[in-house]
Amino acid sequence: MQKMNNKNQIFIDKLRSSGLRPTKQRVEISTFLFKRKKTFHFTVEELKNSMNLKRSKKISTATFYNTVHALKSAGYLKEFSLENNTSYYDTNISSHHHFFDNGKVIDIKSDKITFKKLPEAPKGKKIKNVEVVIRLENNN
Amino acid sequence: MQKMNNKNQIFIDKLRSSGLRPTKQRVEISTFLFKRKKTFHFTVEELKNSMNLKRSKKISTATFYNTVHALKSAGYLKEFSLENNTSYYDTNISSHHHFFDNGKVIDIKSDKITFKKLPEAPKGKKIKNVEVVIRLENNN
DNA sequence: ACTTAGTTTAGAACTATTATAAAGTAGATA
DNA sequence: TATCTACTTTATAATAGTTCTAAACTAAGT
Ligand SMILES: [Mn+2]
Ligand SMILES: [Mn+2]
Ligand SMILES: [Zn+2]
Ligand SMILES: [Zn+2]
Repeated sequence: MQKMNNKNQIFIDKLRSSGLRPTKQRVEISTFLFKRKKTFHFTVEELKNSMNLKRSKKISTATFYNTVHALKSAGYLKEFSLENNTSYYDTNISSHHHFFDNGKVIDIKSDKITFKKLPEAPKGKKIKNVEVVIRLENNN
Repeated sequence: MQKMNNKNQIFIDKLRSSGLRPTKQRVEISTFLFKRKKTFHFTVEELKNSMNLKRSKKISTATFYNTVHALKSAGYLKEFSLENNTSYYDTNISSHHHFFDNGKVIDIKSDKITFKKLPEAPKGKKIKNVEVVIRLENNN
């Protein structure tokens, strides 16, 4: 394979540090996910459809799942669930909260929510993170 | 079908007000779910397995799903998701929060968490509820 | 008791995801 | 650069949770 010009090096590095060889398909996925101004939320199916739309030779479903799982395990993606039995992924890996508005997911920056009171972790356990979901509905 | 003695009337009432006739199967499900000292969390598969274990004539999968969905739509159950693409249901329908501890779900009473600061809803929207998930991990 | 709209059920269908295994490739080595 | 091999991609099958279908059954009104 052709050596990539080094402007995509940071996307390649995410793959390598996720334990993945930077193949053509994976570099495209990593670049698609992380070369953007704003973070976003996606399902694997959405990712596959939007990337494959513009390609003649499609990337396979298994490659999308494998790559997303490895990036998630390495901490470059966060996973969450709505109430529809589908995994969603978030390219914003900082600790933050969400509005859920009929299937639409909107970030809430961490400093927009603060706590007056929080419970202790049960003994033998400690708190990994605290995440808030604010469900929305339409006015009237 | 034999008329139920009226000590199960409140479980029958939940069915009726969910738009369901109180059939033998549904009354057993409703009674199993709501005749207890403590609320609990379950998946439909778990509910089916634990109820059918002690029965000679099994209740069908479709009846479990139908009944749970109707009870949920009527507000007698709340639904939530972990990160495993399965729907969980909660017989505690009051507003409350959860610890998630490796697939185990523990209630946190509403008054154990209070907020110093919360964001406004986006315009045209209002807040339906605010729910906190505290993810746990083992000490050390 | 009769009637019928609603219900139960087995099984098929569907959707998201994971597993399989054959063919292809990255990257190390000669 | 040619060779080698462990890793990767892919088509496809398998699985799991859930929903749909339609025939047999039943609650409950008359
Ligand atoms: Mn997954
Ligand atoms: Mn459901
Ligand atoms: Zn987010
Ligand atoms: Zn709960």
